[in-house]
Amino acid sequence: MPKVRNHGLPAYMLIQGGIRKRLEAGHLKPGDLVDSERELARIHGVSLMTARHALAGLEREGKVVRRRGAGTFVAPPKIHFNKLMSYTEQMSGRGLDVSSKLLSLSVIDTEPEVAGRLALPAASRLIKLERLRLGGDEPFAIETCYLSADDFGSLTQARLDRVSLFSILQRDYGLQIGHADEEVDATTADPHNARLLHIPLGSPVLRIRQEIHSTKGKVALYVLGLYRSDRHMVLIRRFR
Amino acid sequence: MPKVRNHGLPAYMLIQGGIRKRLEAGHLKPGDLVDSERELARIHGVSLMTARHALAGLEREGKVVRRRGAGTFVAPPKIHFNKLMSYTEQMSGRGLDVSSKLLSLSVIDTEPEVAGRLALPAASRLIKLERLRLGGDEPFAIETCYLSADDFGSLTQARLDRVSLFSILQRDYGLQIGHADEEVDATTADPHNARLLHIPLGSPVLRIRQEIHSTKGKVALYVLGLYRSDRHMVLIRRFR
DNA sequence: AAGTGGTCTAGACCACGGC
DNA sequence: CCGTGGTCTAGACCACTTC
Repeated sequence: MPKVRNHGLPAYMLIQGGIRKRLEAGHLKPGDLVDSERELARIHGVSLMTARHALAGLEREGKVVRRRGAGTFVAPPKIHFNKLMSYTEQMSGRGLDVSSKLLSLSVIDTEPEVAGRLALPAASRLIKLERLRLGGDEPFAIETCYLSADDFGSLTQARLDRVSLFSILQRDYGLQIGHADEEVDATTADPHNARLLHIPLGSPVLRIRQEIHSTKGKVALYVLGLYRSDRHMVLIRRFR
Repeated sequence: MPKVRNHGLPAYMLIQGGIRKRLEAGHLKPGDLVDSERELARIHGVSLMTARHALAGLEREGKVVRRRGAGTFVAPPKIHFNKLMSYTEQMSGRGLDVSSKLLSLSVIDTEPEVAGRLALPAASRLIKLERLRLGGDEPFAIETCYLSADDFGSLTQARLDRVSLFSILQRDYGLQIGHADEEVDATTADPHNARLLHIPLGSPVLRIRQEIHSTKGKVALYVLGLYRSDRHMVLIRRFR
């Protein structure tokens, strides 16, 4: 009796789904003992290897830790390193109330360097979106986003001061963001930026250039950000 | 005939080892077809599940890509993002000839903040190692390393100007480096640093604080680095 | 001693890819 | 069509942890 067609899904995935649901619902907390291979096999009427496969998968995902002789336990809360988050997401994660002020929204075709970053022909029409990021009432950062005008033509300025650009691109354009390659360096505030950021001329500023790739590998978005160094820190985890 | 004790290693690991060796020797190149599960099972006199386990492991490591109906193929060359490398390693990877000048090497017990970074009591004795990093003849960066004087007592200054600190710690102290958590921000050169780095006062400088963890999870090393912004860029890949 | 995860067998059927 | 990987069975022994 190999396949009983629960939802067309393999048995091991159904087992994983059940455990994931209990994790998300909070019925299983970090450190808790999860059903053993043998229990799962008995409960789901499945062979040991299949139950084992299910648990091994959850372990790879980091949801669960397995210790020989002891059992399978709920993993300690996941810490997301090197996670790509929008400015809004990052700041609200730190309990900071962020808002944005639209500085400009235009269509340009005179920045071949940026077009190159987006892997587009030099004279492509680009949407350029300049925003001032505020924490509380204090200006924190200037972010300039570039997108292909052909792909994101009707991007309006509606809601852009409160809603994450990421979510607009995701909901309205079906864009699935995959990863970003970032270049970080240091610079100093020129008169224009110093005035916008309310900092003295020559203050240190973090400059971050982001190429944001869709899950399909295309560069969907190029962002140039200038961040007041007294208010920002970039955190990275690097592996050996 | 379950166990034939080749080297006390499980059969699936022996199979993986054989394939890894052919990969490293270059006998298998990216895109090449790897032995199928059934071939491996026959060759090694092992069951299908075991051969399968071996290939699945290699796939998790990214060495191999499996496509149902088609076969198992050597994966395209791995691109290492967010890889922890010493300054020497980074620069020689870019074809730059680096050297170091020892600025100071001392034992201190008056930096409780740094001791805290190393998860040590505030008054712990620490080795403080200050080095100037040069690219060609030009000063590029100042790196100050802190280590527990108890754990790395006999660290001499021998070879420190040519050999990577990483390799010394690894070879002489058996330290296995696991990962580093880094904080990056921007600052400007004060008179002391400006003179050392041959840059004008107030020039932008990248400041990176690294907590370098051993594979056992201990913080083994704390590094404070100041990098001329006109010569350095931090590259990160972030994932959604 | 009892229970757990780690390895392994000798098969089986299925879904899919390429010819 | 044949060969591939994906799923699965119904057991087995081992090494290990916990009690």
